Amino acid sequence: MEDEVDRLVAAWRRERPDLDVEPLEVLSRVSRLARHLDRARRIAFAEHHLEPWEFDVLTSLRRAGPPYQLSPGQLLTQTLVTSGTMTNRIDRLTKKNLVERLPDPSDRRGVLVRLTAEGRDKADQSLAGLLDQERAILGELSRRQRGELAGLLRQLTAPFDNVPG
Amino acid sequence: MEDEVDRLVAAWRRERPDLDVEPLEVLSRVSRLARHLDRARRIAFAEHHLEPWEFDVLTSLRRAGPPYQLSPGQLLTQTLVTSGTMTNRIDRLTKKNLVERLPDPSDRRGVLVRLTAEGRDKADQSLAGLLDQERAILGELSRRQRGELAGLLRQLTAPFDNVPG
DNA sequence: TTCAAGTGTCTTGACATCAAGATATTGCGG
DNA sequence: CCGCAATATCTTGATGTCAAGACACTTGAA
Repeated sequence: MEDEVDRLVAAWRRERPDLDVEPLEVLSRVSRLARHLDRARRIAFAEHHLEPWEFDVLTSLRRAGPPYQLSPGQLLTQTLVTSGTMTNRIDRLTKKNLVERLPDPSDRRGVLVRLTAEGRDKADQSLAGLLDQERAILGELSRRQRGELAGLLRQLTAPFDNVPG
Repeated sequence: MEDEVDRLVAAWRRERPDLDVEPLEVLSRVSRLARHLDRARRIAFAEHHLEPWEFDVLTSLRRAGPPYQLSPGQLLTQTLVTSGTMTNRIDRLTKKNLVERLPDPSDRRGVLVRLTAEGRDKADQSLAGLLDQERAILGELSRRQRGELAGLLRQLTAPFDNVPG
């Protein structure tokens, strides 16, 4: 089955036959698939009155385990947003009583963000829904193919995840 | 080499051993890699004083071939944004003299967006830069692995690209 | 002990995006 | 040929994001 990237690559080969556009076969697909996934997640979460960004923060805290707290800095590396964005997210989640801010006892510059009971419930409910949706999308692939895909993607993400920046 | 998704999956298996989180091995990596790519593209394009969204629109028109024009609707399916966003993008690119709007001769509701000479130059220059960057990122993989990865991703994107929505 | 560099978080201001609906035009069924 | 649903684009208003820098605290070297 052909996809939009096949058409895009064919167009470039016609218009710019001097360039090697093979990298687009992988990386344009990654970017486009991520946009499709965002849309699908937005629709799925709407049933729980949850935005994708709320899900990202709540589940980061949830999987940290009891007492369900992380510093804003730890949340940054998990969610890949900037510090200003995270401050804003924590403010809004605090207003909705899904998280609370506590002073960090070991560093007076710092803060800890802790999940409330209500926030924990939301995280648990929405995670199950997300996994169902993702399983449906991955139905296209065999178990073996999913494993191969995960391994190839890991090789690309690891360099980003294992440097300071 | 371990990545952030390995840690994320391990955390879920500890906290929610009742759930099958295997789908995250693929789809969380896709989402996170796309965010890393966005950041890297933003930095690379800054040298050309170009934003990623400008690149997306200009190159869509460039690869359409002479006379380098598409309808806003065609640009929507290529860039995966909403119609309001595209109107705004075209407005801003018009102010910068990179595109121009023309009435569609065959449908009076419609408009055609055409690349200016300056816009075409920008598209050509920045595409070469992007491909260099992407080749560096893909250096992790052999040619054979890149082909496998592209094929697996196509199976996931094709259903999204071949339905009306 | 002191101070300079580093770190962690928040503030600010500009801007890009989305959802929903308004407006204009087309083209099909009757 | 008429009327109405479908189509194509734009407008509006709310909101989320980013980059840059401010501020407070910590750390390490002399």
